[in-house]
Amino acid sequence: MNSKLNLDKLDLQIIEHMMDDAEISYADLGKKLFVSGGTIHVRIKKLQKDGVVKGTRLNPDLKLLGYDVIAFIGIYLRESSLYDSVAKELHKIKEIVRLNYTTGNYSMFAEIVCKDISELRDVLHEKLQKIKGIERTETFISLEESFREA
Amino acid sequence: MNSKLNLDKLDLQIIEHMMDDAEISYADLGKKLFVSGGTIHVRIKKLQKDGVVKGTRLNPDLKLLGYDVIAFIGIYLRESSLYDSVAKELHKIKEIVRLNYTTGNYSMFAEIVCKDISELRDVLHEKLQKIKGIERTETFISLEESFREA
DNA sequence: ATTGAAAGAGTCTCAGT
DNA sequence: ACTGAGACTCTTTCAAT
Repeated sequence: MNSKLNLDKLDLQIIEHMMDDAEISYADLGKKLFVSGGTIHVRIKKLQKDGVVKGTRLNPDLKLLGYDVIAFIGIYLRESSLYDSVAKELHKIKEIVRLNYTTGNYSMFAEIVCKDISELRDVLHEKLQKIKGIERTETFISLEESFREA
Repeated sequence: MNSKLNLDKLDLQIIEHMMDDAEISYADLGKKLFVSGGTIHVRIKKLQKDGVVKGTRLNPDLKLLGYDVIAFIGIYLRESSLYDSVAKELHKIKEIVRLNYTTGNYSMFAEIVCKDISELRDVLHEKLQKIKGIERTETFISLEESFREA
């Protein structure tokens, strides 16, 4: 079941391959999948038009860039109705790269990327704790990223 | 401080831009940044050689693909020395797309992407709970992804 | 280091199947 | 729908600065 989209095996193979490496040429990808480069091209155009493919992104090594600290933050809200306004405030903090509204202990779940621990502490103290509606946070600092595929 | 790398403003501008959109041509990116396409090319080659740029990835709309369920899993280990062997087992589960070794409550922190809730439950029950060394898990299902930049 | 131009490679279009 | 080939655009190299 692919929602309302009719994606066949070839579409999915193209997506799967290019999720890892979007630099491969259509001709080469065609060879791997036993179709012509032209067909790959047509399929990718269709996937873009349908919105399944939203573009390609550079995959940088954040550690080498000096962004050593990844942390996850579980956030407790005073009331869950505050979600939208808090989300808006969190979006303004550039170190926060991701935010999900979740079931379970926490009301929301954020990911933050900082240059170092002192910057992390600054963001938590100076910016995050001052947002109205946030009751409490729990921080999980990543000591090592074992793997990442998405 | 950019580790041992000497990245100047232009390098960082290129990375910043291409993190959002890796499809732009060198000529066009050069125009935006007021240098020639050739210079963009040279810089990107250097960034690749240095390992700062690890390639490009397709950015698919997982929801449209029928992968509606994102969840985060906090994992308690029986002993933290089991990290490596458990990480290896978790890597074999294709639904688990990310794994971090963290400070705080949990020993490790995983992200999982599934087609639906029943698949999520299957993975948790049939695969995850059977891994030796995992004592307990806590799951946070994402009801909404507010934003994502990394 | 950056530029601009030429050579090489890839994308895109389309007529034919 | 898929193919293959031609037109077009982009990447890559390089001599000059």
